[in-house]
Amino acid sequence: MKNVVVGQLPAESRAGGDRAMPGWRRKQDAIAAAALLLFARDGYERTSVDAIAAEAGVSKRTVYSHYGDKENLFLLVLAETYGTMRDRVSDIVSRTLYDVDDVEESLTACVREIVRTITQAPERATVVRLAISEAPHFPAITDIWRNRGIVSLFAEPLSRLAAAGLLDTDDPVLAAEHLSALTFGQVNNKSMMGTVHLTDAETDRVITSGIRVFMRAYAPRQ
Amino acid sequence: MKNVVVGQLPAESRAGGDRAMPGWRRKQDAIAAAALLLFARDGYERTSVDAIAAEAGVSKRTVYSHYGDKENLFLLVLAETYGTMRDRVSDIVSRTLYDVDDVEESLTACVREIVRTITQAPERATVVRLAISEAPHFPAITDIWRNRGIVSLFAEPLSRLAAAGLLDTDDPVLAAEHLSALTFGQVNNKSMMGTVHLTDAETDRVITSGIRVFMRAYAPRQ
DNA sequence: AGTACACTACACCGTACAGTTCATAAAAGG
DNA sequence: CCTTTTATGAACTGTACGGTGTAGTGTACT
Repeated sequence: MKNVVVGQLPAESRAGGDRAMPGWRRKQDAIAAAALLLFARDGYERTSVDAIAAEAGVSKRTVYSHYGDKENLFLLVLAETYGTMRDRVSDIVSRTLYDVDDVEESLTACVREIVRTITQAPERATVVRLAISEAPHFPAITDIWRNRGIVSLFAEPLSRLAAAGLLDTDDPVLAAEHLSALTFGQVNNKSMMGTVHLTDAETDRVITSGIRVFMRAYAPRQ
Repeated sequence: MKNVVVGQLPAESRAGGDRAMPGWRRKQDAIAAAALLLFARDGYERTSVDAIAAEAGVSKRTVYSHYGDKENLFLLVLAETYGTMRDRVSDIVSRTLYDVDDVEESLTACVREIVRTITQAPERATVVRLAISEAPHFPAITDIWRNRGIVSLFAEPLSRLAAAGLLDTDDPVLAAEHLSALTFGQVNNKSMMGTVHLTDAETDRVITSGIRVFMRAYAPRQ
């Protein structure tokens, strides 16, 4: 057990021929995609490197020369996927909460879009479950989680709303946690982290009721 | 993969000599305890039956003659542990929310005691994470979860509080979910399902702030 | 004493899997 | 066109594990 994530692929090993989309890069991506798919579906232990290689249409040796070993591949894929998820959420948040008229409406739209985006990429969604499952065995996962939490993305917009007098809070981080608990937390809880399917109606009901509670607690008292 | 949980141990196979604590029962319990410990610590795949047998001070053959196979043992241990957790929570809820004077105070005490009880038995706590991790591979887990959810234990007391005019809700189940999300959900989220340790102070802060939000949303409007 | 039964110790089977070896194909560079 | 470097695939190695079979031991009941 090393828990060291290699910076990138094995140095600048390609000799030449990288125009548009170099071959080695395509293979690398195929391996990462296959790994994500299988890890998300079967978990770490149940996924064999042979299976990943087969799914990627690549020989096992290629997997090893690109990623070193299974653990490293796993951590890289996890970090990469988590990063893109976080980026997407960040986009949505800054887009839907940039200038706000009706707070409740905007928050609902924001959360809805995030949930929709995540559930539309099932492998991505299950990465969260995967991270939780394997965190005790890969301390590196805990670090990713703690330093780059998704919840914190809400703190800044909420703080702006509070400054504008549209919300009543002096602790935007805490408010962000509560908002998240009442929406994403509920969705995750009901779906067992994406294990059981939720209908759109159920999801909507959870979100709207959660935000209603949030607003009742955080709307400015007049 | 069978996903069939055998009712109990292999029939009434003991011939006699069961006063106080029959020998076969002790072994059975020792195996279950060892299995709980190791499954909780290492997960399903990483735990070998040999290791369980060694930890229980029992031969591997005994494990198999008592529990059939690894999967069955796992599901039995999981169900049993979840059941006792649920029972304890049920006790606490009915004790602390039986006759209530100050709602916020009583809820805080209730949630605090539940969290303390759970975190004091670490193997028990991690069973929740374990269940989530393995649910996709063992559909039986999902059934346990859905039919005997812990959150629902709060619905009845909250409904009584509403009837007494101490809470403002016409959907006690939903209120229970929100209460749970704002307290247990937050604790689980912050601790990554028990992976990282939370200090008592942090836990208390999460609980009290969560309940404050709950009360702001559900206190009767005067 | 004899019977019944749970338990142990241990060898065994088949399989699965992480990681490596080695020979080959492809390409870079001259 | 030939050399050198690098990527690739098939076959291999060592090991770990789930599960079974068996022969024998301890113990309690009859």
